[in-house]
Amino acid sequence: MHTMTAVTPDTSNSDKLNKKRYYITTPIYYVNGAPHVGTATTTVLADATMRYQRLRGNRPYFLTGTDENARKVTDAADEAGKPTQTFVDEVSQRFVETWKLLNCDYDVFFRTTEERHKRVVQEVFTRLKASGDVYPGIYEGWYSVADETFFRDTDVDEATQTARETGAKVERVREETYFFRLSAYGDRLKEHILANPDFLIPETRRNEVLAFIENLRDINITQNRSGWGIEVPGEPGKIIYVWFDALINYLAESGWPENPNWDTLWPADVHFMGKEIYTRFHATLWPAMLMALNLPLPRHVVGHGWWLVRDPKTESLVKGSKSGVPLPLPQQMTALLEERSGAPEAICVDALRYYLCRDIQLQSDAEFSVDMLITRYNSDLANDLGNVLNRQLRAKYFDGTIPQPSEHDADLMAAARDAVAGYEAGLARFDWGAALQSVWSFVGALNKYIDTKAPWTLAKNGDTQGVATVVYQALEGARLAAVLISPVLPSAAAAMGQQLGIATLAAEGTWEEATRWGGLVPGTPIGEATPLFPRIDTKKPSAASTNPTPSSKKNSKNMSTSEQEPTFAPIGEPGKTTTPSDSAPAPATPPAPTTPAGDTVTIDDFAKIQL
RNA sequence: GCCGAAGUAGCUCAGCUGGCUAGAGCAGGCGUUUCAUACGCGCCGGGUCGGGGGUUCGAGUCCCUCCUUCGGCACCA
Repeated sequence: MHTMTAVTPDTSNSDKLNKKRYYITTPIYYVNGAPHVGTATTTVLADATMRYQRLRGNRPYFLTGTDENARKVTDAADEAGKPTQTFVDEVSQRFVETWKLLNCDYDVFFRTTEERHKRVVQEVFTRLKASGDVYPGIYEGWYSVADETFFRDTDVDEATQTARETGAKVERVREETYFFRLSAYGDRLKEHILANPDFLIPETRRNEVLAFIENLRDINITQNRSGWGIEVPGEPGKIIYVWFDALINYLAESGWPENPNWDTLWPADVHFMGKEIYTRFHATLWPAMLMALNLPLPRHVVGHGWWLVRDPKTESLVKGSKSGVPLPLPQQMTALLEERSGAPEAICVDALRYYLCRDIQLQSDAEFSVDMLITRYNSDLANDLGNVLNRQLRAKYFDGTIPQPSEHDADLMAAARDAVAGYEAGLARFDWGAALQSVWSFVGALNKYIDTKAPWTLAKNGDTQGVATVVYQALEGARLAAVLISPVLPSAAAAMGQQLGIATLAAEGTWEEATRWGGLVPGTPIGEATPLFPRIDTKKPSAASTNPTPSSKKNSKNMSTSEQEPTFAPIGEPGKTTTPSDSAPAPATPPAPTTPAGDTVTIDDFAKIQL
């Protein structure tokens, strides 16, 4: 479905091609702290894309993991007073827990401290050394431990011995190291980029890379030390530079080179990442390394922008950081939604996933705020999506069984076709914002359809056939919406399916069938109809409008919701790693129970949903 | 400094290769419905499309110039 102008298309072996997995990756994340909503965005985008490919029958394979060989990891471990391996295990576990909470269904959690990874990295090094792409030389210059980076003279302020860009302390080093012949690949890379317009996404990043590769220089890829990290084969005093090591994980997962079937996984179909590691690493160094190895390049490299947050002091938008205004943790956001809405955790997780996918921008940065999260929750999820289903299922003229329509509504079907087309077009560019917009314009059409047809009036007039037709169309529309949102809101979609009396919303590989009008089977009894997304009352005073961080609320909040989630592992103590003290005064809000008494039944019901 | 992108309604943004009275969502106002989660639907925007020049029968849409903002320039989702 995408332009398949791969450099070395292996179309000869169709048998093998059929077995090729649709390979999706996130970066392997630095183990420098618990993942925040920015990191979560990358993983959720990848997870949603994986689920979409699964729906389409493309056998996805989803990799995420952690990058653990950096030298500063040992420093952080020392500071924490722990053995490095223990420290790394613990931090890595934070990622595992967060992805579990966020319902990210990866196939492998890759850790660069695994033996199999080290072997492949050394194999790559050995091969490139033999081919001359890796060669020994003398490096003299500045190195920053904090940044894991070598700097040029012009990048360093010699007076203070700090890197201009980062302000980090640098030290003068002169050593015999190995270089990678990056400079040799600029032209070929440029050719490939120009020949494959959708290789680098979005456009702005593509332009950046084209400018960047005009003047490539060879890079130093080893350090003279020993200990933590991957050794240069046969040279115990040298460690392979962490970025050179890390990127190889994507390939190592395939089992290359020993596994004869490595090409059922490689090349990757799409690498997702934030923009900061896009140009230098994923769009330049990594493709160059692959070219040097004579291996095919990934089909798509997709970068997204950053979340910016409002600095309460200056009122300006700043990028989240540990020192300044922190980006919230996903756990804080879902806890906040749980408390404000009374919805079960899985539904709040979906709501967060929705916000992240809906509002992140690929080509630029975007603002992250609790207000916008709540607006998305109320307007899009509660008022539009949740209500359009609920208003039919609970209608007095509806008897609880999918009715038999006498005809299908051509206009509504056309709107459905448009929605699917817009959705597919958006996702061909990995643009979830556009895809979701397309779904919501269809939800709008559904609401309008119901109002126009006014089945309640038909019911009063005794037109049972008319009622049956309208209700069927409305519910069928809700079914289609559920299918389309399922990659982003898997739990909510499953709940919608359950309410519609459907066992499985869409079997794998039946995309055409799942999106065809008329999927609901007349005569099927529906499940229990309860509001999916209980509305958040924004009139009630909130703890802090801009700064969320309800870490301390976790204790005081209604115990019922936190105890009914056997599906997820405990999320630890999210409040611990950040400093939510910035502006948030005590959450002087009325205690949790935001919903009328009757709703507890609802909540319990949702907790039973199998995810 | 160099390179790139962007400046369109209160907010977030669509507007592709120039062409009907400049659009959407959110927020706000008014009206209305009652099937529904005080939800839905309808109506309401005197916006100099950053400023100034130019090309054209016609320009957010192309060219020049100026201003502002943001990003990349080998650390960070």
